[in-house]
Amino acid sequence: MSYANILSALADPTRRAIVERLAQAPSSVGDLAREFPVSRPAISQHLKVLTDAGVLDVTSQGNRRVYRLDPNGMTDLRDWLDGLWDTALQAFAEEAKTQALKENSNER
Amino acid sequence: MSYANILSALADPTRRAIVERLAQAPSSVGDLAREFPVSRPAISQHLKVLTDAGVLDVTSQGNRRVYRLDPNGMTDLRDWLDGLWDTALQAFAEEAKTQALKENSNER
DNA sequence: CTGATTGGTAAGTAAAGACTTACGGTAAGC
DNA sequence: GCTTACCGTAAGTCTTTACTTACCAATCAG
Repeated sequence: MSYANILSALADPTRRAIVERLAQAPSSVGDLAREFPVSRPAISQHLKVLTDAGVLDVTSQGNRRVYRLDPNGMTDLRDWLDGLWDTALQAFAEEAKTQALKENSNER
Repeated sequence: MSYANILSALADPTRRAIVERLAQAPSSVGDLAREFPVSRPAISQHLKVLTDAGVLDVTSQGNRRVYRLDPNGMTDLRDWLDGLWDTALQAFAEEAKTQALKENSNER
């Protein structure tokens, strides 16, 4: 369920840049906004999307809100990718098996 | 570079459903269109996006075009995720080290 | 207490994108 | 050949969304 939100969150280039930036070090909203060519409210909205998706988390430090990468944030996405991979492999093996059976019955 | 296209391709629910469907078995365009509540051209457009992103590949079988999951299609995305993870871990370790140094200098 | 940072939210706008119908082009079946 | 099935693309519509400015609440500094 959650991998969908993660994917749509990471689909936006600005949000990806924010994530890559926060992977290097946590940062406050204003500091982020100064590093990007968009306004601070835009950054705020992006941070909300990313936080709702579970990619980031926040801690309030007095006046400032420090955003950082959530270590477990991407696991749902990774699991989904692994699942896709598994079913594809399984389907391929199944296909190969039935194919082999057909070949066998066609024996001359 | 390519992980961006993969992410924006996988951001759409219909395209995700197509990918999940094709993970189970390859399929032609018409067969896919009959399984989904959107028109065949819509499916065609989605397939183009997914193919351009490298997630799918096509083989022409006579009249029909059979789409299937590209086994290497997701590796770029996976690599990007791993890279994010690595830099986050590295940054965290760096942070912990400088933090430890500071603690040390504050010794009473 | 007063003024200045910090940042979240509301409202409006403009661009992106997910759909539709209509059309054209190629391979299959008779 | 002529018709039918299959599918990609063009053009247009409608929704989504990424951005802006304006506003407000909360914390910090003097």
